[in-house]
Amino acid sequence: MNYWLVKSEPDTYGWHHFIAQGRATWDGVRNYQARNNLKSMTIGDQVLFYHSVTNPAVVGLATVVREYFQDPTVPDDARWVAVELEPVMSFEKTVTLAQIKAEPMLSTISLIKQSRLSVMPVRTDEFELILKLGQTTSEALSISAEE
DNA sequence: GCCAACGTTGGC
DNA sequence: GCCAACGTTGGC
Repeated sequence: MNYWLVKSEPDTYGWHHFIAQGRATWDGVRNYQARNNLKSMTIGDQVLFYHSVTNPAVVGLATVVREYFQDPTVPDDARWVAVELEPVMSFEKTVTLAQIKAEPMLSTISLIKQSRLSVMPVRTDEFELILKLGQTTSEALSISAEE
């Protein structure tokens, strides 16, 4: 089980779009480091969904339902890949970037260290703390995952 | 809207 | 291979 964080601008593709759609092809990544992270995702990995630019915050939890494949938006360019994600649950409270920056235990998170990376790994302790800050309990998580 | 950070491109 | 120019991301 790996933990990740993906960014999306809510004005372009927000959490509510994702919920409404029920599944998303995570394509359009054009950065090698982010691409490598997509390639490392395995089915069942947990993915924090982060809104960038407008009210920056972690807003929900998703999971990987299809491992990497050719990015369908550039079928002739084998460099780029996509994965498919499904929403698991919305946070009770969004966890803002300001909160994350204010939390000493999160001072080394890639979100802060590499502010421009759009797909990044998250450590287990970081993941658990962010879930806690979102008032998202592991019990609620397992119930949600079973539904 | 501005600007810092940083990845990419292209000239040499 | 170096580095200046340029484009993009994303916080504020």
